[in-house]
Amino acid sequence: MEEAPKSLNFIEHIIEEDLSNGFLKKNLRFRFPPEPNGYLHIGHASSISLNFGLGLRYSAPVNLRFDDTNPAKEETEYVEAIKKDVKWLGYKWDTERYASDYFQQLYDWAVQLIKKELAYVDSQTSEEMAIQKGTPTEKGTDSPFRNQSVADNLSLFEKMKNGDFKEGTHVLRAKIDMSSSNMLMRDPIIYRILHKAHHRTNTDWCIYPMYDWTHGESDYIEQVSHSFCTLEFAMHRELYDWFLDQVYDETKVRPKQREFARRNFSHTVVSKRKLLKLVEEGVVSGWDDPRMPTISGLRRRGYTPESIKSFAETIGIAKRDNVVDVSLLEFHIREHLNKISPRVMAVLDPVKLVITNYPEGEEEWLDAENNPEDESAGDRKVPFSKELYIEKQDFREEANRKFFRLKVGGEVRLKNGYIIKAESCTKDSDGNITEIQCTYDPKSKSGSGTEESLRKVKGTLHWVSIKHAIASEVRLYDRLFTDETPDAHKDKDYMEFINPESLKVITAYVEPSLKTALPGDKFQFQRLGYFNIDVDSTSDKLVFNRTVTLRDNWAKLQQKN
RNA sequence: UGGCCCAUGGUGUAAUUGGCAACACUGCUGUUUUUGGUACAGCCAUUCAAGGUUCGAGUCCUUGUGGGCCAACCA
Repeated sequence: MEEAPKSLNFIEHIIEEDLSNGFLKKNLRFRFPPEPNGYLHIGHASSISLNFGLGLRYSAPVNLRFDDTNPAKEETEYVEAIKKDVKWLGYKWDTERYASDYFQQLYDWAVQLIKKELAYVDSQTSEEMAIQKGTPTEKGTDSPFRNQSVADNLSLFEKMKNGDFKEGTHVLRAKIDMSSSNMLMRDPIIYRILHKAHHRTNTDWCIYPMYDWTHGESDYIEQVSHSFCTLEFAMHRELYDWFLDQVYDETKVRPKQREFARRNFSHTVVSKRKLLKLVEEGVVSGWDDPRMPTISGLRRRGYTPESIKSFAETIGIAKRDNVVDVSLLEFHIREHLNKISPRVMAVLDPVKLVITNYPEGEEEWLDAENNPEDESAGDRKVPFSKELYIEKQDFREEANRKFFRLKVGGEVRLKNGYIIKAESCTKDSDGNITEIQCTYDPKSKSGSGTEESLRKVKGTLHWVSIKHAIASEVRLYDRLFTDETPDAHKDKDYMEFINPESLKVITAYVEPSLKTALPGDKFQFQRLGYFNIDVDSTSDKLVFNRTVTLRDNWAKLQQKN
């Protein structure tokens, strides 16, 4: 067997090129740098899988670094949630770091910058500074504080640090170039005053470093070789390099920032700000609501780490704008769940079916295969009796021959059971079918090997025995937004596209083998879809989440007509 | 009106770096099937446009066109 050479994405090409230009493989180091201001979402899964995947590919360490420079938004709850999600995905970080670990070093370097006349304290209002900053097409003008003496700058910065000033009264800025075509180079702010307690450093600091000053220097401190971020940071690269130049020591690894396009997904939003709004306004029950595109939401919905990782690998990494269709994610979860989930029978929308020639009071336990895709999954027993539930949709009083299900005068096999024939049905005053009367062929029992049992009938239905079934809560989810790109409309807010039917709660009847199922357990409800037990489930009341439906050619056919 | 980035099927990515446009998803046709599932087979593009370099261009150059990003004491 020849090994097909795996194609590389542009990031991997960059690394391969660095390696062939003499960069030492042992110096490779990556990082995943979330800000703990929200939960990780499916878009982060790409970044996680990129960075940790690179670590695996090159046997290089990957740090988990929290970018915690803004105490106003960041919380320990998010740190814990992020760690849990990364672990759940199956990745191991080399060391757990925090940008806040470097506050002292960052401060010392800032003092150096002032001494080298590369930074100054600006005491104007943010409005004044905004005006001086110019616009993308007009150059900025110098701040009146730009040439303040080193001594004054030093003393003011010291006072900022000591908490002598109110928020917003002073900032430390880098002295670069107010006429640069890159707005970020127009004397960017390095430090601002914030009298807020930080989740790790508490009230030790009254000044906090800005992202640009922090990120590259943190990469440098950790000796990260390649620092990957999303495209909107491309313009920051010039500043990243400028800051690095001020502290760089030739004997060390110089981190390199490169940018890739963030992944967008159809029928949802992936912006922590927008997701937070859904949580705060109660549109969903929390960050882990199964409709949320967060890792924790997907986990609760029934997605597996394997499916998320194979999905991330399939969609890849590139630089162009994109909207990944959710059907691709759904393919990966179906693919995995098809292999691992036990099949069970459950009826979501029941109608009573009576087998008139089946002995009253009799019951038998039939053999049922747990998973046709996995022989080692074994068998189980399911109870059969005279009165059953089947899906309303599986019966029609009359239908054409395209309808492979039950109709009066027609035959169908009950999965793992007998071939039955519908004789009649009864209806209520509104014409709704309330009961179906059938006869069964006692010799047609599945697996019995009789001639009758080998007969081919076109349809096979799932069912549950009414007497044995467990009434359970089932939560049916649909996409959270009705629009393919809810946040891409200039004239409409994404909140206007919320799908009012994204959650439907019903009572369903499941086979008794499910009695002992535990939260997180995954099943295929035959002919319906994949479901998993929700954390709300108790021993008294089972609660299932529908992860995803099975592919359904019949439904497609129906839609066309 | 300045700067930076991007452009390959309906969608997302490839193309041994200049050598027959490939993979997956979706959709559509069939086959198999005690899940209208799964599995299997087949179908769906002259790579944004126009020039140029070259024996040869998705790939290099030029000019357009279209899209994204940049004026938070956010990251």
